[in-house]
Amino acid sequence: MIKLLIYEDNAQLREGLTMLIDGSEGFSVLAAFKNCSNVAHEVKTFRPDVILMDIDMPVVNGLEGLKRIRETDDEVKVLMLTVFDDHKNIFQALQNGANGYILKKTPPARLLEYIQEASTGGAPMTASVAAQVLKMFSQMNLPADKDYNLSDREKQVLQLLVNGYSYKMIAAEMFIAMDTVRSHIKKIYEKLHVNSKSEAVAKAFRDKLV
Amino acid sequence: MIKLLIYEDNAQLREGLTMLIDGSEGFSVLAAFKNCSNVAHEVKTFRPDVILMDIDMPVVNGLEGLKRIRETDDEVKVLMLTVFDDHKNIFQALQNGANGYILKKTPPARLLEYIQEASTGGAPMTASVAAQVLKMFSQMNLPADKDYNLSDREKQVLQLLVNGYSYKMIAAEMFIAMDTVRSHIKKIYEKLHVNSKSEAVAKAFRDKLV
DNA sequence: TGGAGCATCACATGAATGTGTGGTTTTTTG
DNA sequence: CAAAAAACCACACATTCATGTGATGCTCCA
Repeated sequence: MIKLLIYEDNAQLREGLTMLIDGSEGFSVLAAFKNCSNVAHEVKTFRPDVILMDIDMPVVNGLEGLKRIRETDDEVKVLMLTVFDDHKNIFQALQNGANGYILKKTPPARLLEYIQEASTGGAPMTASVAAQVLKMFSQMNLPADKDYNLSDREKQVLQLLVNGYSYKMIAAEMFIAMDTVRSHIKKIYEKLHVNSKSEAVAKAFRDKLV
Repeated sequence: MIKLLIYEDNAQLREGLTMLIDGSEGFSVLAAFKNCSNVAHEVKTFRPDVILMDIDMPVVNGLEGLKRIRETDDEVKVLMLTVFDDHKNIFQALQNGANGYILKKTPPARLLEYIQEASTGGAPMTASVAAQVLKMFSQMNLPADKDYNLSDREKQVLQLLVNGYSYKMIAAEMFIAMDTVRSHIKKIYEKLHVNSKSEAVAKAFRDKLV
């Protein structure tokens, strides 16, 4: 028996969901609320397995509600159930530990499957949402593994530079003369097409050389 | 009619998959290969809708194959089909633009659904994989929004510093004297607990201040 | 075997940078 | 309003840094 809490501001939909789910074999809706203003306490009281969470609610919205839940509870499965499927909301929700993200247009039978899936540790997502998630992944922090042909020694020097070492400290660290450090750095500047420490450091970060 | 290519080194499984899929209504397997050594050319020749891609293959594995495909083709849907469901492989695959990631233990009927889903722009994932993806999201490298109480002006200076500007250039850019730039930078160093340009730049990147 | 690349070191110079100390004016805020 | 914070400016000094020139020894490889 999967125990649920529902957060949804629209009274009609809230009733509808409760009816549907509570009337289905193996599901039990413990309670349904119209916003998250008291979510932390409610979760603690009812100890549900899964929470259906709308995003667009007055007073305290679903994303904030999710945060409040996750402050004390990493176990309960939170399923975002919303009309929005824009980047920003999806990202925020997943970032904050949502276990799934499905759209309200989901047909009832499918919804029950999704709840089931969430309760068993899955991550149900509407296809369009899943596609966006993958897209975010492929676009995100692109390694952009550029190759500047830095020699091993040059890489070491750059690494230390990035760590805030002075030439003198680098020399000490690498057991070489400061002048040698200088010539390495000169080489590095040439290869990265920069001409100052800070530019080199910035480039190292941007191109994920470090 | 969904046209497929299959890459799978195990001959038995390759045959099995081909049989299953090609024998199903609405699916057509154009060809099946035992590694990716010629994947770019094959994709260009057969122009499939969906590619089933094993990861663990000799010579050229599936991840490398995926990369090669994506170098020239962003349209074809690539479905990773593998026994591995570890972080590293999943991450790499999604990073490189896979459209789905499903395990070989997936029952045949489900597999056909997944292929269907991929072809229509979805992102089919085995539940365990989806769960890991979400976990990566919530654990991933966040703004980590530290607050160093930088004033607006200080933030501007830091930003320009990160872009490789010299004090002189910053002064010109901000219509202030170089000495003022200096005092701002001094303040910044204090607030970030650093004492050089490169450290400040590094910290700005690390803490996502820029 | 001889050039190409890498790593090492040296000396020199001017510009950039960090640090210290002093100040005025404007904006924010209790 | 008065105090605090922010923004602004100036002068001085030592250090760091970028840049140039030149040199030695090593390894790789064609």
